[in-house]
Amino acid sequence: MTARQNQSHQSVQAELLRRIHSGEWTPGAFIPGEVELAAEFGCSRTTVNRALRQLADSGIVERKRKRGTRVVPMPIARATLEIPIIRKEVTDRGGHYTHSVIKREIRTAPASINARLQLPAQELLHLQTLHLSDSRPFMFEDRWVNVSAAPGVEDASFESISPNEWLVQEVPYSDGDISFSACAADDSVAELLEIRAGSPLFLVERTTRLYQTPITTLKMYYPEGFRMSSSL
Amino acid sequence: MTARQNQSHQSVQAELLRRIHSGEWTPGAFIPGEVELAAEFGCSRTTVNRALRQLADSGIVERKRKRGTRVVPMPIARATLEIPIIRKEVTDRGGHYTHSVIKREIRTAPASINARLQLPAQELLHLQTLHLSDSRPFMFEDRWVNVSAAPGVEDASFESISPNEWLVQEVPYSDGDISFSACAADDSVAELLEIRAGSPLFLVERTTRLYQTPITTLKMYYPEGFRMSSSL
DNA sequence: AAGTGGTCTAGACCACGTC
DNA sequence: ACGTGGTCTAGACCACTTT
Repeated sequence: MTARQNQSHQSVQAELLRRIHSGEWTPGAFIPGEVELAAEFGCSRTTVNRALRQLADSGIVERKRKRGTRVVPMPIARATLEIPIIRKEVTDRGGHYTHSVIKREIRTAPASINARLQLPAQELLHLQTLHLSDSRPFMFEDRWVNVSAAPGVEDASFESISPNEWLVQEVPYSDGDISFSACAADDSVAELLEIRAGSPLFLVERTTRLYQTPITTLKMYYPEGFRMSSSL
Repeated sequence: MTARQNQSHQSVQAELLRRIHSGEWTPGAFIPGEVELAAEFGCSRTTVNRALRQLADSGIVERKRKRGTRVVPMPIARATLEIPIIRKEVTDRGGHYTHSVIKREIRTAPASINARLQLPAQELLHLQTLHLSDSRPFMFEDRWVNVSAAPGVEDASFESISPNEWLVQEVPYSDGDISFSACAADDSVAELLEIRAGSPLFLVERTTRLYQTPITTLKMYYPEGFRMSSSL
């Protein structure tokens, strides 16, 4: 019994992690209950609970009532990607940010877009924007906006502020989905990004909603060389 | 004063979120202190604290002692990617998983690899593995392993179990980094993946460590069509 | 039926950062 | 100096799940 006093949840969590990484507690093994650990560490159960809850949130351990807590056998790596607004992405890399609206029209969207937004066929605002870093193409954005969910979007000029930032400021979103993939540049995108047709592109597709109401869906095309990084 | 009793931290968080999304609390605005909110919701400060702490963890609000809590003005979207082991990635998509070790050698690594691992020049285990779904190429993996940090790796056959799974089971890691980008297939990778040279590839680069000790670094090449998805 | 995690409370003290 | 968030405690009750 190594009873110390006033353990912080962080020090408890660090010790629990140490035991897992050292192999003292192997993947799949059950670890002592909260009461027992609280006694060992000389802290309250609340503190142990918080430490374990955070480990569970990180996917390190699994918890079930009555069964107890065990080290996850085959941990799934999780990476939290931070996706800032484009302007910040550019300035963080030391570039001077500008943008240019290539196309702006209201029209009935193709079926694929309505499917992505889970909307019946209707008029949507179609926006194409080229984002530049030091006057060189950085990313091309192809966006569709549900006008009825973004009041005022028809009157915005998007000259001093990009559609991206306008929406973030004016229309909050509660949830959405995002996917990452690679594709080849078609002729029109290649011309805008000043690369050869067929060049590899990093493609980010994103759809956002506010409590079931679709707001916008877009594809962002980054030329080869762009990297999205994170820690594990 | 809408004093109800026994509010759960989840219901409190939901109400806080509603006020933010409804525009009642606008981006950049400061929200009431914990004590005040606890009184309004008729719950303890601990409960309000937990709700606010989770919102802060999600990047929705910013908190600072003495200044208070405010809605983040320009929220940074965060996507948590779950990166399972390759076998699971294949079986989850309904494929039958197999793998084949293409190359296995111990040699002094090129400088770029030593830099990624932050190691002085030394002998490393170089492994190239092709992962297949229903006998068709799914992903090509090019990996370097720090032998001294992975005891037993020299004797592993990697026939029934891939290097990926062997390391996950035998060598725990505490942290690492990961990046995603797009690149063009060179001749050798194109041949292995049975695609044309120059085709776009989705590239994942990953390095893992155990408390400062580099374990392994690898590049994973996915052919066009592969998507990595997540929710916001 | 019983054991384990999940959560809430009321109170307390502390640490940071602004005033 | 003081107000705000950050955290810990001891105790309590509850909910889920297995025995």
